Amino acid sequence: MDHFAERVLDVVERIPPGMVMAYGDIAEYLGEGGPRQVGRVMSTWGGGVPWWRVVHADGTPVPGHERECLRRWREEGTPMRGERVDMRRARWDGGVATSSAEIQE
DNA sequence: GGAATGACGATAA
DNA sequence: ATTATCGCCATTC
Repeated sequence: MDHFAERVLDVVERIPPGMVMAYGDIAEYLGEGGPRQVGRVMSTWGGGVPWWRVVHADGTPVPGHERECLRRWREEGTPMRGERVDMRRARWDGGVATSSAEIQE
């Protein structure tokens, strides 16, 4: 565990139900590391956080847990597009832009 | 130090 | 929509 890992896990825990963040989004939000680093953290220590809310930039689910993801998303009412998350609507920005502007839907 | 690797991402074909 | 490539960046060999 390092500082970066703690920050990543902290952000993932804050993703509200029904929303998701891409690996790259988290890296960009933190301002350090990159998608691969976020992925590394999730694969190693992601067991204690809502990992199913972290997906690929195109909305495809976590490798090896597709079934689990689909189940969770359907349970939380995450907007979906076929077998993938509808990033256009489910993408969470970290609780900044949407909290005041609530962009388009 | 250099090469390979990986829960990534964007682009081209 | 799917596959192939290239860029990225910390970790591991």
